[in-house]
Amino acid sequence: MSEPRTQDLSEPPADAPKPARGGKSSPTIYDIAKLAGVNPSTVSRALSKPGRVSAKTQKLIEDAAAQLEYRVNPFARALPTGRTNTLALIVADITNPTFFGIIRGAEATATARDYTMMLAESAESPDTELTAARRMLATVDGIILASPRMEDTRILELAREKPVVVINRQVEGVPSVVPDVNKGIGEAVRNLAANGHRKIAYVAGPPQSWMTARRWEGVKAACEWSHLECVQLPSTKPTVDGGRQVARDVVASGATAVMTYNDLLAIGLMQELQAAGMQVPDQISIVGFDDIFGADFTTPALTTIRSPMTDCGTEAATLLLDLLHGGGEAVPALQVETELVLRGSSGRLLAS
Amino acid sequence: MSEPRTQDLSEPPADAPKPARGGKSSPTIYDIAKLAGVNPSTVSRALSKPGRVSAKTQKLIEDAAAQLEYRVNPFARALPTGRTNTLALIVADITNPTFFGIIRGAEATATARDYTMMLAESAESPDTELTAARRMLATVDGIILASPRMEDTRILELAREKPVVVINRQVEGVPSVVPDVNKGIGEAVRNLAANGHRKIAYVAGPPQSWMTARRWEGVKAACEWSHLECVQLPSTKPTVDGGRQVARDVVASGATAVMTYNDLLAIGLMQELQAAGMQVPDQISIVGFDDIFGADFTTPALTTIRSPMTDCGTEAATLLLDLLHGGGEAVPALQVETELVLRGSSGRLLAS
DNA sequence: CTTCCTTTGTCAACCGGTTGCCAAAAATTG
DNA sequence: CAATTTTTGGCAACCGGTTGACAAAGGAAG
Repeated sequence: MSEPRTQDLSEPPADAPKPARGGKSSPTIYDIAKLAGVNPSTVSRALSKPGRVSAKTQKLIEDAAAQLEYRVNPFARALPTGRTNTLALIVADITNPTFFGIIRGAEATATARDYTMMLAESAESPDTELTAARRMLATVDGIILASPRMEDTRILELAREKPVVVINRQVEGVPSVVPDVNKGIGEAVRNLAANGHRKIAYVAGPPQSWMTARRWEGVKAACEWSHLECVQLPSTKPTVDGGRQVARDVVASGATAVMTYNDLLAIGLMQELQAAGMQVPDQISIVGFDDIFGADFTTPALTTIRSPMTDCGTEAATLLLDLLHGGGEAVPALQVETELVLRGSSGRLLAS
Repeated sequence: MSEPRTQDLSEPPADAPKPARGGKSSPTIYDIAKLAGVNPSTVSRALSKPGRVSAKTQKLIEDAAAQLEYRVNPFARALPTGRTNTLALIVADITNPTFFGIIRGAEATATARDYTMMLAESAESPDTELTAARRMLATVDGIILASPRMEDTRILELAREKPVVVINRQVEGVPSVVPDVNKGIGEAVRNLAANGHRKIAYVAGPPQSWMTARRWEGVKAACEWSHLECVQLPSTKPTVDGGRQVARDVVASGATAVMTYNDLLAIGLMQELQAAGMQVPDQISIVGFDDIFGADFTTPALTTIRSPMTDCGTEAATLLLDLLHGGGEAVPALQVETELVLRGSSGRLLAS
């Protein structure tokens, strides 16, 4: 009785006729109660409601729990309470480096506060996204949507069932974390103006991306302020390949500097322009967006406007967790700062 | 009674005094049973045990379920059965592109077979890894460990509780999926030999990585076969930065071609060598490993040995799901093929 | 030493499915 | 048409926690 440890390792297969579970079935609060000589409900309180039981009983129960290597059964807990200590994060594209920081930031925050994070991706499809969200809805306490592609209405539907925080988008009535693009864009445009550029092209992202509109607005405003001409060019898709395809339009536009919706577009664009014999940045300057992993692999390394994605992930998770614990009620819209990361792909325009 | 739909939408908030749940509480099998005029257990059978109830009753129940927009409560199901329809994937580093393919492949497979995937990362720490694994153990049906850093013993402990599949490593008695490096390495070494190289350096990865040893063995064997000299160089860490740091040793080694444990090392190495004024590939050829995202961003683009990581993820998930459904018992060790991806960073050695 | 107020532990119901056992109903067979 | 086998549906116990209501025990105040 006092030393059941080594025996336990061999007994269960013998005395439990149908273990059913993968291995040996784990101890329950009933086992602890028996060992500590108290009622199961007291055990439950000792382990989840701090201060509800006397210090003496508390210790008794904790020791028993430790001895049995007890771990709560999350399902048994979730069933009556609905609490799962799990968060869902849905990103538009797992392979898009933009999201790495978000994933990491959110994961770290969740783990630090004793939550587990479930990750799903929508592969850029609004339908897949909604399906994934619906599927996870039942098993998590809250959801973070990073750059969601679904309609506002759908997001609001989800938000009615469980707390939702969106990143890179703003939806009326839903808490959000969004990079404030203006600072970074302002720095970039001023820099380009100072380097002699007079016309800037902005290569847009997918129309359903909320962020591409914000960035274009930012570019337009900054250009007006600096008395620069600017023009928006559509892209087929926000990838390296999409960047290659838009190169022809960029040249045709007559702009000497390009800002793109994201770094992937910028990298593809640069590859294509260089392949066509153009010098970057001597003939054309390129500025990307996001400062993704790999942005400095290129030659020249990519100048880009960094959005602190890790912070976005951290902030979003914090926001969500605070909401779950009855914190801030005010449907906040957090902003994080962007900044220009000056590398080799932008610079002084040389007369050609 | 026959048209409770529109009423139901407004009633619950009214007649349920304590919704407790985030929104309105969802319908249960009891609601379905009432609506269909059968016993709850019959509903349960109709929805999970195909063929156990008559076609007529089945339809009755399915219609009622559809009408109520019923969705099973995963916790209620998991509690008695232990089944969760959830898989855990633990990777060493979320930001390391090597794992993107694994994540995506595993996620897609899981989703296709109606499982949800939970993702965790260990940040390269054996302890964090074990903690994460233990935490998820209770809530998932099985675990995929991608490039695990923990000891064999620990992996075996986990495997005793729930089915485990490892990627990029082999552990006695645990099913695994591992790229067969020899084909790709053979192609690479033959190509280097044909281009006039006589001495090859291999930049190793972290000592606790099972894979770095396999790759070195492969390089050594292929070099012997092609009568090339080869030497192994340690690195501080398997990142771009680690690659930069090892550049000096590479030059000192006198090798004219370098193969690295992974692409990140190769990219860092190339950056540093180019910064020091060396021509790639004219003076030194560089071959990476994995063909990660961004491997073609560099100038010249990186020659590398591609491991089909997406396949690894797919295979691992398939293996695990088959195990869970009582499939293959034989503790398989799957191999996936590697291949040389010839780009610009390797080529003919020019006399200097 | 009462009386009253806290603190602490127990009882029992409940969360929402699953499943073994049994009996009623239906189908098959003689 | 009765006897037997197979289907099919119902009953009730159970999974492992949580929690409201309540009573016993302990402490403070008078």
